[in-house]
Amino acid sequence: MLSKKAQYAFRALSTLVRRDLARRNEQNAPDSSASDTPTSISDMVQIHPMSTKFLETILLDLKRGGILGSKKGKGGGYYLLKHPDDTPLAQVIRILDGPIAPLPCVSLHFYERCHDCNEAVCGLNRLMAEVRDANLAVLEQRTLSDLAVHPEGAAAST
Amino acid sequence: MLSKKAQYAFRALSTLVRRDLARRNEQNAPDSSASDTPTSISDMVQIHPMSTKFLETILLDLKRGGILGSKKGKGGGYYLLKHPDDTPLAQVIRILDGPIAPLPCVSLHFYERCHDCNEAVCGLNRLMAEVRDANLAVLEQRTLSDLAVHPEGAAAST
DNA sequence: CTTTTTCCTATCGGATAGGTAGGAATTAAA
DNA sequence: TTTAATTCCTACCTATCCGATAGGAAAAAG
Repeated sequence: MLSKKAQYAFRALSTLVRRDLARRNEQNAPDSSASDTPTSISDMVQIHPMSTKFLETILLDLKRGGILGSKKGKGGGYYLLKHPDDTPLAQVIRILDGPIAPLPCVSLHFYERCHDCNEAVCGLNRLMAEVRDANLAVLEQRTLSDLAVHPEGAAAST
Repeated sequence: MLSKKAQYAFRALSTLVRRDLARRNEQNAPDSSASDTPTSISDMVQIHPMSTKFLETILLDLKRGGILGSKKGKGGGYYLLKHPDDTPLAQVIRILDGPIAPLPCVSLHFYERCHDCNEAVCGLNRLMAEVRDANLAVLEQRTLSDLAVHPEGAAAST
């Protein structure tokens, strides 16, 4: 299960993505890099109500993780460093929740040898690697852009 | 990530499965129902070293969950209630770890409405349902029998 | 030089994970 | 009929983590 941190992260990111895509559209600059118009925490909290202080730590994590940039002081805030198409959901989850794999011994980014188990002949190992791959097939393919897509032209939420 | 409980459960189950399949083979009764030769906790712990008391609670859970039967007293122990082919891994995980879905609001067996989110238009919802389906494609398809399959005829472990 | 923001460190309460203790109930066999 | 082996039950314990909060330092704009 995703932690609250990851859930809140996705909510805040969806705001940034919508603004980012709208800006690219207005400026007729679909391929431009980072936005110069940061969004403040208080703005984000107004759109998706949550604890301001808690979101603060989450955005810091996303910044350290290389997804967001920031600008301090009046008029400051956070912005996406890359085009929303270029950040897979897996990256967000790894930053906030750690491994995606169901066992440390099949994790690509957080591998740890498993105790009391010969990986070469371990049945569970092989099965959980299948689960990991099934997850990654979605989470590496889907990106932040998909967060902002709403089916059948419905009104935006979350 | 799987809890220790689920990991230990799979180790213990792999012992039961191997014995069950061997028995069916010897008795030439591939389709017979539950085994009449239970395996004790102490036997299981000897094969896969772990805390006896902890395994006890795990096996109780698996029994209450409808996967194992038990026989008390001398010569007692636990046995599979069904053919190993007929218990998907998903069932084991749900008993010990709860939901497989990454969000309560996309869980099939542990659904909970999500707070502050209109599910009909929530982008995250839809994406996490995809992740859930990818997981279930493996975990409902693969069964306890797969735990006992070792690649390329290698010696058994875990 | 005041206001608005990000940034940093530290803390906190409650829940959960992982594991232990002690004994009651049941059964088989000596 | 006693003894040994087993499951079953309830309660407890401890450390870690989750979710959240507190209080300010640093930076930038006007």
